[in-house]
Amino acid sequence: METAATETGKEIGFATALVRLSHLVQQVFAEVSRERELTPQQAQLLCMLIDGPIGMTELSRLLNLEKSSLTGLVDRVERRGLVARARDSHDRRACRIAVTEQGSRTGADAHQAVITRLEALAEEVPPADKRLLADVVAQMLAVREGG
Amino acid sequence: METAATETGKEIGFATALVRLSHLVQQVFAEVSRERELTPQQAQLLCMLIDGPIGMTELSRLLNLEKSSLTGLVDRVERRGLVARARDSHDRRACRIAVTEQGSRTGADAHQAVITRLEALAEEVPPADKRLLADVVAQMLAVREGG
DNA sequence: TATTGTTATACTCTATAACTATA
DNA sequence: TATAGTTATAGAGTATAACAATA
Repeated sequence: METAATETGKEIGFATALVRLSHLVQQVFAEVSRERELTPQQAQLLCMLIDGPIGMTELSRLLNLEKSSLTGLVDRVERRGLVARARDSHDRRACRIAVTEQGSRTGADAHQAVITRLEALAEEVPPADKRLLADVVAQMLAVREGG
Repeated sequence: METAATETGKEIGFATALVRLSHLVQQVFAEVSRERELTPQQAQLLCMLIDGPIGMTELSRLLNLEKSSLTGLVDRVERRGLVARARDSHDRRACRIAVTEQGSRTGADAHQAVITRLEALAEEVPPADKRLLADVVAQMLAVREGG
């Protein structure tokens, strides 16, 4: 079995490490969201829209959510003035969700805070190890998408 | 900036890799839970109890949940016969949540399925890299707990 | 007084099924 | 017919505040 020993004597397997890491990231994300009076789902939505507007169907795929669930989520974030539905110029059934100016600020700010805190937790990790880890992640994501 | 290049030309930073990895783990966990007709939260609760009974206060700390939220979660899982509240022999205010036999089977099964699928996604990753990643995670968790 | 856990309340999140409008 | 998105409904998850029982 693959294990990792720490100075505290704990040993954890590879998959267990991934699960723990996931919890850690979720906690950081929850903290950052809460400080901005957002739910984690709302913050995730904003972060997802930073690079440009996205339609509901594509968003539901990216967030792994049913479209009907997304409707409500977008409703609540729209009600707070952080995103807006815009008509799609080529398909009158469709709409594109875009961040407002305030939503853009909040989303970028939250995104940066998450990055900063995660980097802080890895302050002592050598850059080469970080690069390797990012490579491993990219590889796993490729497997998921390809397979 | 720390970046990682994949064969598809995508480059992602270290912190971004952690966030993506977290999503991946969450998706795997959601799939495994759903196949067992559990919510991710319910499955997580079961997994948490595999190694023995835990009290509500400690559980709420481990799950990062308010105690009042945990009450409902435990209620629903108890109603399905997967866990049971037992009196604490030394403190009559407290109770300890324990898995039932069925809950134990379901929890262990779900846990194993998550491990198996994550390992499958990392099939091509060299063992040495996996160990390194587990070490890095252990180190980050230590920072979080220590700081 | 402090701690353990629950209740009451109000939202948010989520899925399923049925629907409208457009392609 | 198929697709984009919404509505209706029901249940699950969550936090805050107030509470009961015990330490």
